[in-house]
Amino acid sequence: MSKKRKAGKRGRKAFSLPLLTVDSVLFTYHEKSLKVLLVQRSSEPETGKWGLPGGIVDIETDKDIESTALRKLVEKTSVEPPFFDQLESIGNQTRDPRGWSVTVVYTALIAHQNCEQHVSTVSDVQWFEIEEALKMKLAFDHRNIVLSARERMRQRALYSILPGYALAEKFTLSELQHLHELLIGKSIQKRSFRRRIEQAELLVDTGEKRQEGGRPAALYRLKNVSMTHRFVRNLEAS
Amino acid sequence: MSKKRKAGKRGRKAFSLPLLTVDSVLFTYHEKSLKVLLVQRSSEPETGKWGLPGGIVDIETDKDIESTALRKLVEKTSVEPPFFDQLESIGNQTRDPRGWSVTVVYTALIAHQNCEQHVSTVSDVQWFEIEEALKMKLAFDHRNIVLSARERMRQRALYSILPGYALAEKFTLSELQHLHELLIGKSIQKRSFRRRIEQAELLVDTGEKRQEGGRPAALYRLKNVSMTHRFVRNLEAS
DNA sequence: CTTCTTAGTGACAATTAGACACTAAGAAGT
DNA sequence: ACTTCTTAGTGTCTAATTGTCACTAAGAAG
Repeated sequence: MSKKRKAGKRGRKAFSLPLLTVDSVLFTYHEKSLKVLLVQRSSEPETGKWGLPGGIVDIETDKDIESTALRKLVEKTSVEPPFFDQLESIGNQTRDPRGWSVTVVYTALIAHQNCEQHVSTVSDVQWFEIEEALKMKLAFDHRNIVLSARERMRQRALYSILPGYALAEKFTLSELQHLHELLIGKSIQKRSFRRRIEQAELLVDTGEKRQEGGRPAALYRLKNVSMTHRFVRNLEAS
Repeated sequence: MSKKRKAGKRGRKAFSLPLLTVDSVLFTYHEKSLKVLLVQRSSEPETGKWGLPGGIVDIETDKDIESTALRKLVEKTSVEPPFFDQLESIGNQTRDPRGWSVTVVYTALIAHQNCEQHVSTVSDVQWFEIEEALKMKLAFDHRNIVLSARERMRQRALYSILPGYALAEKFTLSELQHLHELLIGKSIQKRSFRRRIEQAELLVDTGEKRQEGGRPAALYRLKNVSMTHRFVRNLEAS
């Protein structure tokens, strides 16, 4: 093992390089369920299958891999998600039938209403309820990626209020709690949840109310409007 | 934006691809301090500077990117670390003077004694106290990578006992606590620390003792001997 | 003005974490 | 032998956090 090539040590053309792609797992919350954005592939390989929004990194135009991932997402939804951060990278010989490939995966969150206008007008981009998505035969290893992304979001539902980025700008605490319950997979004590929210001091009471059957609920919004992955770590503990 | 190339849509040769590398931040604990393994570069670019152990992914021989990273580590230390998992990926136009490049970064932990034999015999591989390493002018963006890796380890010191993989097979609770204190940056209450350890049930009392000035301390070892990144998540909560 | 529904709070119990003094077990000096 | 020094490990009280659940609040609908 560990033989070095004799030639081309500094000329990169001498190496054969793997295909480099990005993929994003974009979540939203709509109609009491957690949804993930999938795109139907129009080109080889895996044509026709649904997969994650993403594509090949274009080193001519993209400054960095985040830009690539964001660009691909904007192409599909027409808007930039307010929350976006790196999940993991997967690179091996078997995940793409074309051979060696590497994908850098991001998770993103967006309010359903903020991209529904665009998503509903095209047929190859669609929100899927997460359980449905996991039952489908997705392209490449995208099913596993969705599983990882959900697990990451589950952790965040336990220790942060970042899932709030999947809600509309103004939301009620009950909505946020229900979303957290979906992610964690079990119900949360209302009192504990609200205490945690309060201590985090990351929500602002807008003063407005919204009614939905019973007593009107206060509408809150997140203090930090937009969140790129560089800032995520600081808020994780909250 | 988002123009598609007209040709070569399915032939990958039509794309110019970024350089793909891996880097590892290998930590150990030795002589009451946290150390990181650095390698002095022998080739262009950045010749002579110290940087992280890593290198270009070889798609001819490596099955996946983890193998590449492990292979590079083994080349430098002659042993596989018992703890190894992915940290993040960085890809942009500016990090390597040769142009667009992407690196997938791993963090790893190993007992100092398990690789000292090999490391001490070569001059281009060396352990550096982490504060020293951060004062140096490292190659590429490796200083930032070391900072990220330390921050990740800091989180782990707070919520898990994974840092134990940086210790010898058998270690005392005082050693483990001191390591955690180094990572967190402040002292920990002995009683709280030990309670946490006990509840995690991830340590085994070997029955042996070791003396170091005062009362002999019980020697423990980790229940899970080796830990690749696939299994890390399950233990994080402990 | 009663009932239904969802929002939000009060208050006590149970659990966990912090603080710190205390006991334990050895080495080394007198 | 006994005192002192050093580090290991525990007992125990207090403080803080979290869980539980019943209660009050504010509207709609009948």
